[in-house]
Amino acid sequence: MEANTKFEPLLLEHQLCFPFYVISKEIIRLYTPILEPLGITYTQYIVMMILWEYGEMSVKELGKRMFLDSGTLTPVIRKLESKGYITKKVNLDDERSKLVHLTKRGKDLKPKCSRIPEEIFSRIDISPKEMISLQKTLFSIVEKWYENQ
Amino acid sequence: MEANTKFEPLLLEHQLCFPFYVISKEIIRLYTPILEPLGITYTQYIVMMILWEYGEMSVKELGKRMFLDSGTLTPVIRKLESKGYITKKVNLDDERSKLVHLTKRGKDLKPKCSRIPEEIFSRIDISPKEMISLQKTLFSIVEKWYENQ
DNA sequence: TTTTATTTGGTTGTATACAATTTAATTGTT
DNA sequence: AACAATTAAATTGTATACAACCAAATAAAA
Repeated sequence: MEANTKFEPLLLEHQLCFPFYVISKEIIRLYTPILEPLGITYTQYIVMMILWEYGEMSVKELGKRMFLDSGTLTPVIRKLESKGYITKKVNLDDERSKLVHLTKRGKDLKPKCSRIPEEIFSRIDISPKEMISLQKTLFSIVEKWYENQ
Repeated sequence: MEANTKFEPLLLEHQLCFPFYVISKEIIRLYTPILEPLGITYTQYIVMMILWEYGEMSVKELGKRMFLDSGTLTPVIRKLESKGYITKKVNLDDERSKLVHLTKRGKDLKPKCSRIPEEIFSRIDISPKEMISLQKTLFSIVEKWYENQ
């Protein structure tokens, strides 16, 4: 009765990363049609969210917050620039660094996004209790990585 | 004392998707150097894992399990084919469908991967208790989506 | 049994991700 | 000050993702 019940580590259902991968992908897919009328993608939306909070930030610092390198960020920033939401200026204190900051159009985008979080939340079908526990666990994982960066 | 404490839904720290996005990306980045000696990527590894469990599967069914469409899977399968791990044959019962199945080389890859899950687990720094609760929550989310697919 | 609708996998175009390399600016050392 | 090491962005090359579309095969309806 127990000879065949050996734990199989290579079964998909025993992976922890796989549900992260699926959930991340599928939630981003939920965002797509909601962000489409604003002309931005999920990654671009995160950049905007950080700039709404901090006003302006270097590409380096943006990369640290988003866990992305310049290879990803440079084209994302270029796109937001071409859409008129942000501009880039050289940091006069250190000319290697470039500061990304919001245009008026970029600031005006924020109120148009105010309903998005609740719309996304409403489509993830878990109990409030689980949601709070989940958020806590996820943040503690990300926090540790952020410190080690 | 409470006038400025209004909940700001557009703060990055209040997003639920963002930690999913970061954790998914960072765990996949952990896999990269571990899978590199085997010549496969994370997505290709998941395909192999499904085939180790089920032996053979149509592209359609593989897509359902991985939440991916043919636009993503076709090139991934082509790469695993070119590496000699899998082959593709037309399903004689339904010639629209194509079955992906393992070669000997593909089957032989499995034992070489046996230590990977524990290696990844060991790098995610959460308590066993949290891990179990997390896995349960994540699977219930994915399960609901899987049913609605 | 035609005709129509649906399904399956492939293709195309756009947008990330990321490793590795490059360039220019800045810091550290001597 | 002069040179080496480091750092910030950008660039290049590879690999996903995914929406939109296409062709061929199958199923459903008339």
